[in-house]
Amino acid sequence: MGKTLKKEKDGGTKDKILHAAIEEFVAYGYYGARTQKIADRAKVNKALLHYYFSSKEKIYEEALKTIFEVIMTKLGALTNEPDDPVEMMEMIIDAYAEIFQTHSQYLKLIMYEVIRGGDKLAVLFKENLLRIPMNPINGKIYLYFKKKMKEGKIRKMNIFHLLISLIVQVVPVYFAREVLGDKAKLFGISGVVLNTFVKERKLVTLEVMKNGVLKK
Amino acid sequence: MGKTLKKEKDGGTKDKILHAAIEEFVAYGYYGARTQKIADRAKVNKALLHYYFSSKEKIYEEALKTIFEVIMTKLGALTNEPDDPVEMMEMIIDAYAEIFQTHSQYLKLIMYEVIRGGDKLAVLFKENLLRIPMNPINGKIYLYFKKKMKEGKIRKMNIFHLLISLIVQVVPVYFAREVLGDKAKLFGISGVVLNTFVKERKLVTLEVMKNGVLKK
DNA sequence: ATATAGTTTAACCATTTGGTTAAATTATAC
DNA sequence: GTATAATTTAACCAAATGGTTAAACTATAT
Repeated sequence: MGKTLKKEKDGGTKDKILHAAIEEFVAYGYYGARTQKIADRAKVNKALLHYYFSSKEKIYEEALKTIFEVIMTKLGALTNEPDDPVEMMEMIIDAYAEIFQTHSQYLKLIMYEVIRGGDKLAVLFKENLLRIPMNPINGKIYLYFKKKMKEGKIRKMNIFHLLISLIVQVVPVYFAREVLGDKAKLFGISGVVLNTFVKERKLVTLEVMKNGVLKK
Repeated sequence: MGKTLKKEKDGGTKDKILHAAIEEFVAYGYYGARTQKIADRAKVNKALLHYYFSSKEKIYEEALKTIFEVIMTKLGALTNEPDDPVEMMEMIIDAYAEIFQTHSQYLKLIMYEVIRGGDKLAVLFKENLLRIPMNPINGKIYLYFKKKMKEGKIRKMNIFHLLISLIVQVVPVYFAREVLGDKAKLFGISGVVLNTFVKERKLVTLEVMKNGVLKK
């Protein structure tokens, strides 16, 4: 017998535990997270963690999987293909901005896992390679810029360099604002100034990429 | 009575512990690092950790301080001021590349601390603000680009945006190679290909910045 | 109403952990 | 040679930790 109707209906204790785990891992990382704290956040007995997941490590893997799903779903929703490559770049920036606005804590856990060596992320990426819109085989975004390059609208270059240059000019700033935003006050930078700076980043990035990548 | 001659001469047990601690913190983060493991790495009795440093947290703070010093010293060594801004950008990229080549593990711990909220880094930055070459008060790099902007060689823009656009196009790739380099093989990317890609990054970055930032 | 399956809990366990201390050892000062 | 200070160690400690289990509770099937 599978899940009871009761559990199906309200999303289940397992999901509660999983989201509580995400919160705890985001805050303290794998080693710093405490199983009792996860249970506390989920308002369940600690033994339940091991009932639904076999171990702390399993919970961590499922947590990463959940985050990965959310991000892939959002990025995969990019379907429009504007004629103007700058417009496409803007859409990509907006997609990332929206992800890190809505799920800002997720990036923390991803970066944490990267720092740990990315074993689990590598597995996820490998298993889901063809879902990543930047993959060179069937990734919509990759193929879009390849086409634009063929049309002579973009300089000849490795498309990965283009994508990296685009994304890294924006993502770290969104990330830094989220993670270090409260530290800005130490340096006399108000929240308003910081938000303005982040907004400017998008414009500067598009400008740099427009001049730096497009053919004239 | 201060340190004995013996201790002064060979750099001391305290330094041995500190460097062992850096290794352990880099590998496992603050929560994952074990004091017994630090003692093992330093080949000393665990009690000595608390003899020289009052607590694990203190060791961690000293470790970050040590890393911060190394990076500030290297960045501070940038003194040349070439007439061509692209040349200056290249020097900056090379400086970062050299830091992450020589002390690649340091960036891991810095990123780890950023993810933790950066409390300790914020204090370090605040205490050493005027030593950071990008600080707007007396930072050589900041003032250099300000001057070039005045000379009309660079478009009018927030210099921080310029510096961020420059640095983030390169640093994450050096970082990723270091941290995830061994994962590349999972995706059919050899070490040679990866290193070539990283080298190309510098060229692409300079090209993007040259076209995207300089005035024509 | 009863049997069975799934879920949940209180209590427990062995191990790990950061930190401490008295004693021993080594270095230094005189 | 001796007294003192610094350094180092083995042994220890209380608390925390991930994980387990028997029993109780709830949901479902008949």
